Amino acid sequence: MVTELAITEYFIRYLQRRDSLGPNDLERLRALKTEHASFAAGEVIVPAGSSPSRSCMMLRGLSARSHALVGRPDDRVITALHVPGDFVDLHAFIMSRMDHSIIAIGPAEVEFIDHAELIETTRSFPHLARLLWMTTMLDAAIHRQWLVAAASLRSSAHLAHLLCEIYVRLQTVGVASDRQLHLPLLQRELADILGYSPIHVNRAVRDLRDRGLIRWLGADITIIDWNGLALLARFDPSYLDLERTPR
Amino acid sequence: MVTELAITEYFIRYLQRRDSLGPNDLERLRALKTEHASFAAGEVIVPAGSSPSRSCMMLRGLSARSHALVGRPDDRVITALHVPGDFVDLHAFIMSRMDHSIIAIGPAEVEFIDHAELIETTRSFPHLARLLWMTTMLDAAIHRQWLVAAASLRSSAHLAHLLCEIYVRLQTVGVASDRQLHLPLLQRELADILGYSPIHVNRAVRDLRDRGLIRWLGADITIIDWNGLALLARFDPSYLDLERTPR
DNA sequence: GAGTTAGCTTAATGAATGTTAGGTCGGTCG
DNA sequence: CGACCGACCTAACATTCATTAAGCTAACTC
Repeated sequence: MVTELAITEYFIRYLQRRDSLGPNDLERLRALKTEHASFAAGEVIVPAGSSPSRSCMMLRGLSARSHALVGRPDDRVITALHVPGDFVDLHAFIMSRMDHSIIAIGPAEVEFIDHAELIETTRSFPHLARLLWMTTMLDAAIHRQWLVAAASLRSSAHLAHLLCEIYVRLQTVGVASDRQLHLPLLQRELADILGYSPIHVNRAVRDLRDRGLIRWLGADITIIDWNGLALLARFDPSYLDLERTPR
Repeated sequence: MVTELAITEYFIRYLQRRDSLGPNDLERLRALKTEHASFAAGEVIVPAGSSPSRSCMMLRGLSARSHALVGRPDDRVITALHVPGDFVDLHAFIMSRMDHSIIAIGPAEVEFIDHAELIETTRSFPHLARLLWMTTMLDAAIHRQWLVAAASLRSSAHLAHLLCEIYVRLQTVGVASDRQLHLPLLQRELADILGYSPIHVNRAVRDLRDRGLIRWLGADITIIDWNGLALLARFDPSYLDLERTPR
């Protein structure tokens, strides 16, 4: 008999890297009713301005928080990236309206969970409620680190920091290992993340390549010199709170 | 008999701009046991690396989240500002350790609340638990907007955006009005917030002054042309979620 | 196989920002 | 009073980044 892989397995890995889950918690998580959905690259998963009655969790691929710029509808800024296991838009569970969109970066698969289901879970499982809260706090900690990187690092180091973070986050849920990661991010999208022009992103990529830190072929990246990359980026993963402590 | 002003009154204003509070909620908030503390400009309120057993709420003045840079201990980045009514470091309530410090900007007064008290409150008052969660979500939304501003605005517009946001936030809790605000922020601190050199911040301040948008004397700012300032900054306050809706 | 497109790459120029240096002004303290 | 100090201000020069323009390659279309 084949082991049934619960839809929430990545999310459980994400949580178990930071706390231990009791049998009741695990059972509840695995019993969550979810609705699967697939999106092509660039498609909108949750539109800005909406007030969704369900929230989504990443299953495969990447998604991003995209902010349209007022007065410049063709331009946008990407303020977050989400990897498998991330509970992406709990924002909609608490706030009155989405002030940004969730979009697919490359082909992506998500699971939607009704807010009614989440409300019932937070009422009956206070520990899970705290852990859901924690995931949004961790998102905020990552936002702050992006602010630190934007303010203190130059383009190459800034890009290096993003690569270090994404690699660690993918590794945490078992989607990357051996210094290899699959990252279907266009340079144009990197520009929207880092706040540079696409041309300048290209310079940064070339710089990391010329320094012998990474190899980058299509969407496949190999980190040749992790220590060098982390040193350049002054990367310190403590903001990702990868400690198993009771919460 | 003098009306007793509960210590949590600013926090209550903050919440009431976004939801309505029932009598039980209000009573509970006003009964919270708090411990008052005053800090001089620049003093550390909550140090990085600590795991505090209480969290603090701003009462008077300003505080900031300060990130020390690895390898450059003299440099720092400020990733958030907090005004009266803000529940500043719920981060410590959920996360294992502070990855940044809370510092006083100008003289500041805060109220500390024990985590035991908060745990009891979140258990018995689910609506208040959601509202506490909301305050941290709002912080995250502000972080994202700072990322958008950093990526899409030039120095003058970037500074203008910060001023617009701070004015609205101060106004929300009744600490600023009539286009006047008291902001004891040094240009050196503005540089740590915006990610520019102090000299460049000075250029941006001069530019806003030369355009006739603001008057800035010491720590007292007058917004002469709100519409012009908001237009330059492309300021849209919807991310502050100033809507009274049930949550 | 030629045309077309999207993404990547490079070069040249100009604008935005950092750095260094030094000046002014209003406090505080001997 | 005079020396000092911190915050603010300004100028001159260096670096980083944006913009414009254009070439390249692989994938797809006709």
